[in-house]
Amino acid sequence: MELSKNYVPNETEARWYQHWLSKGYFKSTPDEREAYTIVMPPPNVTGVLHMGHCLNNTIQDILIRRARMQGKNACWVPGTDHASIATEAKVVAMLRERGITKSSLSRDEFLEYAWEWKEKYGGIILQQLKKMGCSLDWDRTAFTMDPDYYKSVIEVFLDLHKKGHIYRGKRMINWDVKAKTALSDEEVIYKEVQSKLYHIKYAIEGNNDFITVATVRPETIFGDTAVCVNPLDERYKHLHGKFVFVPLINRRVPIITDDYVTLDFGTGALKVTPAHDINDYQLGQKYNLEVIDTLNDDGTMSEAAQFFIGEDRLDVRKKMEAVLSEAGLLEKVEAYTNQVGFSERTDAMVEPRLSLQWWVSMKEIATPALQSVMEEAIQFHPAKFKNLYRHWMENIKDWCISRQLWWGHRIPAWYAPDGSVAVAANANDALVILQEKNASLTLSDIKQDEDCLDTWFSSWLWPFEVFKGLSNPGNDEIKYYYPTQTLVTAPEIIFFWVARMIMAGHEYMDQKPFEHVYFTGIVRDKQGRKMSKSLGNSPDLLALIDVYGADAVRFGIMISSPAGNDILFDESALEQGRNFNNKLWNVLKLIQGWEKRIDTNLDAQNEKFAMDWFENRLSQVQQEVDVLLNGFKLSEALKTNYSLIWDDYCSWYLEWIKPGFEQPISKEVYDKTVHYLNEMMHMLHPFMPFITEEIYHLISPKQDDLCNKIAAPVKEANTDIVAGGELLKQVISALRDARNKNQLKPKDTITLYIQTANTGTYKTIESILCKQVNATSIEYTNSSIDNTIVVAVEKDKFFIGTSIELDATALKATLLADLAYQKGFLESVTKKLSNERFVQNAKPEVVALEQQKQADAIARIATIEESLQSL
RNA sequence: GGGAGCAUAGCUCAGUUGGUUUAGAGCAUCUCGUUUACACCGAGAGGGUCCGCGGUUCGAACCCGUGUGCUCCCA
Repeated sequence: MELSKNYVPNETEARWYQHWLSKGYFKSTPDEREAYTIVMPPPNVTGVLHMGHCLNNTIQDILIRRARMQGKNACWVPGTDHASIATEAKVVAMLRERGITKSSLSRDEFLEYAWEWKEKYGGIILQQLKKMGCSLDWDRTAFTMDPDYYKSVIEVFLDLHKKGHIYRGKRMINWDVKAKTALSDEEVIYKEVQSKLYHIKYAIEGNNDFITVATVRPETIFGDTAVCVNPLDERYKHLHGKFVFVPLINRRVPIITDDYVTLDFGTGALKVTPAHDINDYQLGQKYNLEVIDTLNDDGTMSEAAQFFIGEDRLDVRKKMEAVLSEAGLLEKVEAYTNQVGFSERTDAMVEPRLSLQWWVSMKEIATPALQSVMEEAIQFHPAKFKNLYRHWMENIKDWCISRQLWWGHRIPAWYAPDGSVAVAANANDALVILQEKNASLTLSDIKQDEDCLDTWFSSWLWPFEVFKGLSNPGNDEIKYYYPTQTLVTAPEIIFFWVARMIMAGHEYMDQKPFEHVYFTGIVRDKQGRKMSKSLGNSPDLLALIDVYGADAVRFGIMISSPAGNDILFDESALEQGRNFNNKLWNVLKLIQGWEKRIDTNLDAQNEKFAMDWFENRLSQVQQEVDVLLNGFKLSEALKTNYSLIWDDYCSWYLEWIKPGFEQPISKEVYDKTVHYLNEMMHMLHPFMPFITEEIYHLISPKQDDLCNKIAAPVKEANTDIVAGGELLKQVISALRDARNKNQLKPKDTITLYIQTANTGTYKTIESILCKQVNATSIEYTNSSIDNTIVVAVEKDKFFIGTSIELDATALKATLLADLAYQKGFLESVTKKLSNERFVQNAKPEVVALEQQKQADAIARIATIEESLQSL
């Protein structure tokens, strides 16, 4: 078959993925083999594949494919997260386009639209993963709102409530005025903002004086219920115990003292608005101040504000400047830079707000989760994230789990008209509880909580509930697959998700959820900016796959992404991947071209050295790669593979065994060469599954597939043989360099004379050496040869005889530079060795090594000097 | 303000318990080359005060202290 000039990935990739699927290679059922399980971090149903997913899933696929090739029962579970806030926002937007407002719909009507949306768009991202070659067990595709999963989430709520870990409390929360929901602290992003600091005068009761208060949020003064100063502040001592009037509304409020107030910020006097600031709220609690909520849930001013009712608080902020100024109550306005919270989802400026929310108290359930990581029952890669984890877990705060949304798991709590609440699995059970207090209640009297649970309150069950570990306790699958082996995720969700999964695992399975956590970096653009839709710096992944092929994209993203380090995405890495594909393709073409020239009678004497060397080098690299992969050093393992194939195999081995133009090749050499290629495709397969499978099949007829082929045990490498090959490389490079420097053209032939104590070594590699440095003959000599180019490698000397006229200056310069280096080196070694304390204190083998270095350097210097003289 | 981390070649990073040459790789750069697998290529080369300053040690890129700069997380 005639192969195309360059590798064309698209058709090949689609074909192989279908083939693997049809063979059922990705399916897993419990059996007697060791399980290797990964649960995919479920992407949002709203998601489309981006670089972060690409990195994350490539890593998982590498791990799972490797496990499969090690003969383990590999199970990689796909799925999606209902992502309550993000999805609800999308559905609301979709409805708006159709001219429907959410408020015009009933809860059930809205959810119907939401499910419709989910069915239509929810699976897109999973389809895209197929393009990347991800070997997921598609039959297991899970969703955080599947019926059983839903049930389990509710059950966990009931259970935690029963154990006293869930409570309902009025707390200051972050309020998203656009989404009209509470946000957890983690969903708030603090940004530096240019604000104004308004100095506002409050009239003091009983005289005509004022006290000036500084604030960046003048619209909140309608909620003021005190002014606070530091008790030590001399400026205000005369005002202790007095009252002031809040501007415009003239509410009479006390001046209180607390050392929370800093003396040197603003005017030293703080307006206290318990309803709209977390610190003020705490002051309010301490001094029993009235709480006046002046905001509606959409961020407009409420009736309690008395002024500007129904207007947005940010518009009011602007208007306040004029109104206060007109009233003569604005002393001055300063420019001021401060940190302000914004909603991660809607980018709305977050308002601190008092609200009744459901909470999980974390201290108790966090304890075993902290322990399992600290004692390395769960290993973090890289381990540096342990510290971060510990710090967070030791200072853990309660978790606000209610969200004012409809799309999600509805909170299983029912309220009686008098406000009393019952937590129960359903309305009937709730009624029974509520009737204890009021026997006359009926089902129509009680109402279920309108709110949903935080998305993470369902995804923390993911590692076991995808196997129905909670909805069907003790089933065969959960026993077989749990705990899972490796979780691959981004460090930014270590608290949102990783920590909570560990807690849930211990709480409900009595076991850690996974053994290893591999933290990927964040994918950034070339300038180091995080990829985001608003910056428009996130490339279209599917387009990249179209251009470069999935293998090249996988290569590109993996080659420079050590665990836990951010990766700066640069398309040139994909080019490197594509070039690598093409290199592999051309190896195939080269070897295939030899097939019809196989000669079964030809011996392999000249190629024996090359074959021995490569065989051992291959074993050595196989071992190295194993070690690297076991340590989760995926990027380095890929580099090692790359260099084995490109440098050792292509640049050296193939050149050494390559038959001359239209010359035959011995069967033994051909077979070995094919065998090595098969082995290397096997090793590379987890990283670049498509092209390796393709080449594996094209290089020789096969019954099996690489995808589920179990790797043979790695042989021990003979390091002496490997070192022999390295010496040969070194000699060839040195001779080529000398040729280059003396302007010998590649076509110019040379005669080579070797002065060495080990003639035997060189005899075995004569034919390779001739081929590689274009020498017509090799002779051995005991002394220098005149009119030649002299090259020294280790203790051996090489003389290049040529008919071309030589210019010795370049060569001389090289030798002099080498001489200077060696002399400097010798000096440093000698200095070390002449230090008595070194000889006394250092380990004997270290001293011996230094002595060896010294001897080598002296010998080498002698060789160079001799060479210089003969010039 | 509290915490975690990072700083090594132009760029991205390796560098294991301190001693395998006076620090390595890939990409980029430069020189030479179109020899029948591959120019998406080959052969070769140059390039570093291991952030600064102290200390420990016979010996420090590595350990300790300190300064500077950057990143992330939390308030």
